[in-house]
Amino acid sequence: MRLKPVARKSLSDAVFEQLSQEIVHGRMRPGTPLPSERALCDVLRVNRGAVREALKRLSQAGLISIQHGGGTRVLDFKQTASLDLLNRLLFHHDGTVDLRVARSVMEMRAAMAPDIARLAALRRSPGQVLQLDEVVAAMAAQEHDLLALQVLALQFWDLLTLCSDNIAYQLAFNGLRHTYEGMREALVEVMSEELRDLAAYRRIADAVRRKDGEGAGQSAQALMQHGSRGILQLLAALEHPDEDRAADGEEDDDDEQ
Amino acid sequence: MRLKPVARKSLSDAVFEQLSQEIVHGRMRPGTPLPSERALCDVLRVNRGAVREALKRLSQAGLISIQHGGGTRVLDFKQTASLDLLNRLLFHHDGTVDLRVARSVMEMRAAMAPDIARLAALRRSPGQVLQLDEVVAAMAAQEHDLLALQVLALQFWDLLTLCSDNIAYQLAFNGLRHTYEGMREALVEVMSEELRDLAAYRRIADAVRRKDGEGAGQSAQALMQHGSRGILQLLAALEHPDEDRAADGEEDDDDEQ
DNA sequence: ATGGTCAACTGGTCATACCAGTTTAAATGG
DNA sequence: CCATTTAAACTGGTATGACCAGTTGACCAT
Repeated sequence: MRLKPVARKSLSDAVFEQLSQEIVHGRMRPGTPLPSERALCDVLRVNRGAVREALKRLSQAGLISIQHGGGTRVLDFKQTASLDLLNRLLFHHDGTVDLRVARSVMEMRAAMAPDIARLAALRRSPGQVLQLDEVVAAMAAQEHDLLALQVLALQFWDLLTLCSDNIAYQLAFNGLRHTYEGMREALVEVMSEELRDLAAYRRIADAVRRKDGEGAGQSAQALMQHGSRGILQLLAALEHPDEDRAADGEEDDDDEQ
Repeated sequence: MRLKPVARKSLSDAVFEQLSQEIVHGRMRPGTPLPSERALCDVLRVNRGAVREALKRLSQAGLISIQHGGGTRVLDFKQTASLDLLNRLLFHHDGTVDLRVARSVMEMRAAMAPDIARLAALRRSPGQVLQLDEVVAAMAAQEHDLLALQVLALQFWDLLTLCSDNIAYQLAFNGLRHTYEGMREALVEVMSEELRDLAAYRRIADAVRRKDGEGAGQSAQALMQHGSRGILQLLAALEHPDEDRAADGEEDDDDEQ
């Protein structure tokens, strides 16, 4: 019997949640004016402070634009939002994972990881090498527990990103990690091959030890390919449920904008 | 006579600004408890609503942790914040650009751009190819106006990111663009070589047209190297103001944080 | 056509309650 | 004396009603 901490959300959180869902995969196109704060209070049955807190957060997230005296309008989040939004985009209304978003995350991860490893090798401190070794050793010890491996792998990359001494990577990694953790359990299967490739993690750690940027980058790239391949197969399976179809004609339904 | 829209910030914006600056490069270490909301009202001389709006935003940005009944404490933003924060990290108190942050942005850009170009080549629609051509043509027309080129280059990458059909890249690009625009004028010199390399932009566009992912990626990588080299030179120049010094020993003045 | 005025919006600020959790320390029982 | 219970005294969360401050558009005078 596993119990989880009960989710406790404030009113403004609920309002934020509702409005952001409505905007992100709702019928509110960019430019659409939101109801006035007082009207929202009326509809949502909450006080104006809660509405204002939520609106301020939506504004910060790049989902709406607020103008004193003017009004509040929906923005095109694909042009104004930032990585934080991935969490909300990852799931459909019904709770299923949006595999296009998942693929996006895996692709970005695959592009960043080699450079992170490369920089880490060039800039790591002696102490950080030891920490990396510890994580790799822990992974070797838990070789058969996939969920434990997942946590350790995240720790490994967290550490490596720290070594890279690149604040942009660190912040981007935080965002990706949040998203990844949202679909962690769902991806255990897809990632299993990557997680089990302990030798690859060790190769990266070794390359970092000898300050071999190129080697670290190449090892990281090779490691990433496992997960990427998994996601691609999963996508292909869902898009072409019938295995035999080999149609490769591209659709031209993309002149909508 | 060039006039800009007057900056108009609300109280909660001001509070958010002040607190985030204090946290990001202030003396508030992670774990430090913030004053209570009522105490903040007293110190900042504003009403509680404004304080709460600011605190909610800080919480969303990953800078603080709010607990009902408990208190509000400072988080380690390097582990919890996301790319949005780059804007605030980019400038020191005195308004000068933090070149370490700038270098981070350039590095991340250099890692992402080739993959964006590669994916764009694989997934672009016919219409998008034409749009890319238009931007390149516009760049050719404004060949000698660096600021115009900068705007067009951003447009080029915006378009390319759209072609890549990768929502994570799009969102990350939004964040990076905000940061980049913050230091755009300061970087005109550093980027001039890259901006003038019209042939490279054209190579990318051509590769995208013939769906040559590898070619697009390689061209993008080559293009990025201009800007990266510029930033590295600038960093080296600032760290070793005396040109003749060939000392390559690394300073250890970085344990300040 | 231009600029001014006014009324009816919009969001922004304020003060004052009170509700709801958490923490602290005093009161209580052993 | 110590462990437990209890009750303030915090903390953040919600509610209300008023008023300030910009924006818009209709109307009017010039």
